[in-house]
Amino acid sequence: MSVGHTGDTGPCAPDIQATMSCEIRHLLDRLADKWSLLVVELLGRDTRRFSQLRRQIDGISQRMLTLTLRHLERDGLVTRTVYPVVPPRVEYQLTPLGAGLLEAIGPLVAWTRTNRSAIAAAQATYDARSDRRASIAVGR
Amino acid sequence: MSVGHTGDTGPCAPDIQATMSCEIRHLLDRLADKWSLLVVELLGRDTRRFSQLRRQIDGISQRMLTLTLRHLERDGLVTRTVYPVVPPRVEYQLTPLGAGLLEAIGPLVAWTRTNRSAIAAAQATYDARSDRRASIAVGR
DNA sequence: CAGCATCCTCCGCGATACTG
DNA sequence: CAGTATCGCGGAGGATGCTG
Repeated sequence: MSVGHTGDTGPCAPDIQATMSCEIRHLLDRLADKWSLLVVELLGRDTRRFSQLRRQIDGISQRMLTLTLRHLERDGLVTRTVYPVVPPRVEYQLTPLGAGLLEAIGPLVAWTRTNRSAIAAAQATYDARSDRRASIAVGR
Repeated sequence: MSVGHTGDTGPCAPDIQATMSCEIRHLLDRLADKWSLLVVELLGRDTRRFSQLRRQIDGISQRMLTLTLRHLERDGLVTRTVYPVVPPRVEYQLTPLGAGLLEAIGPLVAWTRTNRSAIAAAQATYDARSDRRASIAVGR
């Protein structure tokens, strides 16, 4: 019955201090799952069929692809078009709303790209320190 | 021992088609959890102590705040400064890297803000359709 | 082909108790 | 104050099997 998706943070309080946190919560409700962004990005290139998406998103199960698409459709980010042919053909495409989201993500992806090595370096440093402390803790 | 965090997607394949997906995976590794963004946003305003963060982030447990901060520290987004006083005083602050991330998130937050009503409307429409179909399925 | 239903597993995370 | 250690549950999500 329905998809059973209740994960909707309520409306944001008018409290100015809390507003930003609330926006972020809404944001996360939408795209903090494993697959939504991947789907949006692929559909941003062009319209795709169910099985195309399934093949192009490495590791996604059929179940999760369905759920993700339903979620995106419900949020108005994606449209689902069923062609009454046999075998069935269903195409998904980004709405203008979805396209806007994709644009808004651009800077974030760019940031990730340009800073990945810096992050990796930071991790290496941190882990080296941890290992050292662990070794000491063990008495060596 | 250590934090035990293994969730690091490996380096991205040089395959041009797969690159974008890979970037997104890295992105999600970093901030697709419940709390990281909230912490980053608060630290973006200014330096804060552990218990300040705990109080200002509604619903976070002590354990999760610790884990989140360790994660952010490891990624080089946050610095942790311990003042050798009693009672202990530990301050967290955003690094330039973290500040860059916060900036990159700006457009996304803006998008959420301006489109929340559109999304809510889409959800209402979708749910209305679903309910109707559910009613029919029950035979009414 | 494009799903929905069911079962089952794993682990994220909250609750609680203890420490420097 | 700012943590660490341990236990336990709930739900996200993978595997599998059936349908129009």
